Amino acid sequence: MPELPEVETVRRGLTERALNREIAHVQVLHPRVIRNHPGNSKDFVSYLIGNKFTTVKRRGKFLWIPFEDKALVIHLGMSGQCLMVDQASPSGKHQRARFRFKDGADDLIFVDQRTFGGMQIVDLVTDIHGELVPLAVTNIALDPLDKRFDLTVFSKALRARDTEIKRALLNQKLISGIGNIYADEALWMAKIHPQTHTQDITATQARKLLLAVTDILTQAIKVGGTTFDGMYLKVNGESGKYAPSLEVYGQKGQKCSRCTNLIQKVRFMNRYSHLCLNCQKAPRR
DNA sequence: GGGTTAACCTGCGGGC
DNA sequence: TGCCCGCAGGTTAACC
Repeated sequence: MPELPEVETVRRGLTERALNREIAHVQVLHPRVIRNHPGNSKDFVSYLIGNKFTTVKRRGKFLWIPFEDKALVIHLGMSGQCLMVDQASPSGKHQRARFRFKDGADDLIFVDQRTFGGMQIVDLVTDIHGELVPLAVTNIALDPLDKRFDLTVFSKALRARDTEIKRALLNQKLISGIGNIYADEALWMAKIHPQTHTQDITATQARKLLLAVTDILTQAIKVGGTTFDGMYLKVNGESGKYAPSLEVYGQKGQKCSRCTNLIQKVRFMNRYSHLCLNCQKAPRR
């Protein structure tokens, strides 16, 4: 599923393949893809035509392409893909939008099987960090790979919460970019049980956890992210190669590489957590 | 205001 | 064979 490393890989792919190309034509092939766009389909298309992608930015799992006063915001949801394809390629079943460029080279398509992803054109505003960002991005926290991310601030905010650590890690208003896969991996690496109360997390543990998060996200970006069930592909259609490095996610019944205990899969927040109950001791309360 | 839950959505696999 | 159900999970509205 697209989390920070996958979105960053897409950002790099778009930067490589779609920059400085004038948009000639846009097709919205499914209304849900622009459900968060403040206007209608006609308005969405007409704003884009004639514009160019001059840069592609990212915060957490959000991508955006800034124009003069507004930005095209892209969120991949659970199964969204941005792919560069030949102009002659047919419109597949899950294709939701298609961008054609004036240079007549390849098209950019947005494919999304589960339709949780989407695009919108929104105003650019100055956020609390003094950066010009789309309105849709102002309510999420900095991601851990952002140079401005502050461990002390994060640690304090974490301990001020009254919740469990995995819930906090998945809360994009506290730290952005982390989803179920990398939350499980980071908690395993830091030897923290996902249900540990945030107020019981020591400053040392918070530091260890953030180091784990940063390390895992960085390693995953190096190999193009995680393709787990075909729901995510790079812009050129290739798979990400981080899946063989996963220690707990999707490893139920396998031996923990640290202690050889069997990896468990337990119900958590209407989804599942993957962990080693020997390395990650259950909290007392 | 903060925390939690359910709904949105589609394809696939398993059980009957 | 065909139907039904559970599962995957990011975001957000609704609820407590």
